[in-house]
Amino acid sequence: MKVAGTSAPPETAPAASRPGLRELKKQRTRDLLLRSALELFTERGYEETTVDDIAEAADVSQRTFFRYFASKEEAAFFVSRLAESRFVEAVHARPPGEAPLDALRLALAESWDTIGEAVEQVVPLELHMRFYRVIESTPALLAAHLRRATELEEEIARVVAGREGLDIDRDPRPRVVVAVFGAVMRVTERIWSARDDAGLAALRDLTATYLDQVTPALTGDWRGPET
Amino acid sequence: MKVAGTSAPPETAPAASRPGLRELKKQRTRDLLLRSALELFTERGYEETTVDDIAEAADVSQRTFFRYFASKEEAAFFVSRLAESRFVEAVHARPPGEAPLDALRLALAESWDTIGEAVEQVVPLELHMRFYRVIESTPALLAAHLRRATELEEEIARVVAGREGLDIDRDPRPRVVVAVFGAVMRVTERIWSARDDAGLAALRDLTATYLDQVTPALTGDWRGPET
DNA sequence: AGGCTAATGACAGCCTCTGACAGTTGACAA
DNA sequence: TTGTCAACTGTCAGAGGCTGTCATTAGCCT
Repeated sequence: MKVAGTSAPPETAPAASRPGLRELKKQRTRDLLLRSALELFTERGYEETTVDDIAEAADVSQRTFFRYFASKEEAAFFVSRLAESRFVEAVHARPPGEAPLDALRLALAESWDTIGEAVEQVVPLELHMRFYRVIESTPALLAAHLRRATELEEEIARVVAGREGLDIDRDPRPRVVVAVFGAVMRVTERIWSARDDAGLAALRDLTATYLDQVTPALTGDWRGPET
Repeated sequence: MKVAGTSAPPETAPAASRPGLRELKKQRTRDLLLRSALELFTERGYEETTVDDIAEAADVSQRTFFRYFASKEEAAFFVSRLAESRFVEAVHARPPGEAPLDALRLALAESWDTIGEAVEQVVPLELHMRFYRVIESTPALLAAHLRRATELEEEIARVVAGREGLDIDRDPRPRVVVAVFGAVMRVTERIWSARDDAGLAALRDLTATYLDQVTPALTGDWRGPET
C-alpha cells in the first residue's frame, strides 16, 4: 500500500506540497468514499442509498463520511466541481478580443479533454458520466445541480464583465449572456441524458450543435425544420 | 370560530361545487398553515423554522402538516405554484401569429394583475413578495426554486412547440427560447431581490426592461454602457 | 339518532446531519 | 528510540424532516 520512498525523506519531494503518509491516507479514503458513493448511486439510486451504506462500503464510520463531506449531496457533486473549475480556467484563458458568447463556446470546446483528465484522477470517467444521468432523473440532485450551476454562472459572469470592462452591478448584459449560455447547456444535458448514447463525445457534439443555434432561434424566422 | 350560517342549509350554495363544512375547514386549515409558514419563514428564516413550529402556530399536529403538504418545501412554494399557473394560462391565450419570445414577454406583461389576485386569495401579497427574497437567500429554497422553474419551462416549451407546429423532440428551438426566457427571468429575480425596493411593481418593470435587452445583448455590439 | 368515512392526533421509527468525548495513529523533536 | 502533540477516527446521543400505523374525533348521509 505504501507509495512514497523507503524510509522517510520528506525533503526529496518538490517544494510544492509534499504528500506525507497521513495526507495520502486521507486522499485514499476520500477517493474510496467518492467511488463507493457514485457506484451505489448509479446502481441503486441516490435516495435509496444511505450514508451508512456508503460508509460501510468504504470501511469507515458514518461520522467519518461527514468529516470528508459536509453532506451526501456534496459527495455527489465533488467530481463535477473538478470539471467545472477546468472550464472556468479555460474561459479565463480566452483572448480578450472575442465576443462573449464566442469566448464561452470556444472555452467549452477546448476544455473537454482537460475535464476528462481531471475526472479520471478521482473516479473512472465512465462512472461519472453514468452518474450524470442519475442527476437528471433525481429531483433532489437536479435541484442541487441547478443551484450549483447558478453559482457557477455568477462566477463566469464576473469574468465576462471583466473582459469587457463592464461593472457587473450596473450593466446586466454579462449576466444575461452567461445565463443564456447556461440555459442552453442545461437543455443540452437534459436531452443528452435522455438518449441511449450518453457518452462524453455525444454530449460534446450536442453542446456544439445547440450553441450554434442560439442566435437563429431567438432572432431568425422559424420556418422550416432543422433537427 | 363558527363562520357559516345559523343551522345548516347546504342547498343555498351555488351549483358549482358546494363547499360543505368539512371542505371549508380543510381549506381554512391549509391557508392557516400556509400563512403561519410564510410568516415564520420571513421572520426567522426557513432553516430556522421547524415543521413543529408551523404546526404549533396553526394549532395542528406535525403529522397533519404533512398530510396537507408532502414536505416543508412544498408548503413554501404552494403560492408560487398558483402564480405560475396563471402565467401558463396567459401563454396559452396568446394569438398564434406572434414570435415565441414576444408571446412569452406579452403573456407575462398581462398576467401580473391576475397573479396578484390569485395570491391574495390565499395569503397577503406583500407577505408573498417578502418571502420571495427569502428564497433567493436560502440555498435549499433557491435549489428547489430552480428545479421547479425547469419543470415549468418544460411545460411552456410544449406550448410554444404547439403554437409553431413543431415536434419538441425533434426540434430543440422551443426549449432553447423558453430556456433563454427563463434565464432572463431568474437573473431579474436575483437582481430584484437584492434591491431595497422589492415591490411587485419594481419586479414588473425590471422584467420588462431586461427582456427587451435579450436580443441586443446576444447579437449587438457591446460598445457603450446602458444601465 | 346512528352508521360510515374522512380528518386528526399520538406514537414509533428511519434517515440526514451535528456536537461531544475518548481512543488511535501519524508527525516531529529530544 | 521514545515521548509528546496534533490530527484522524469511532461511538454515542440528539435534533429535525418525513412516513406508517392505529385509535379517536367529527362531518356527512340516511
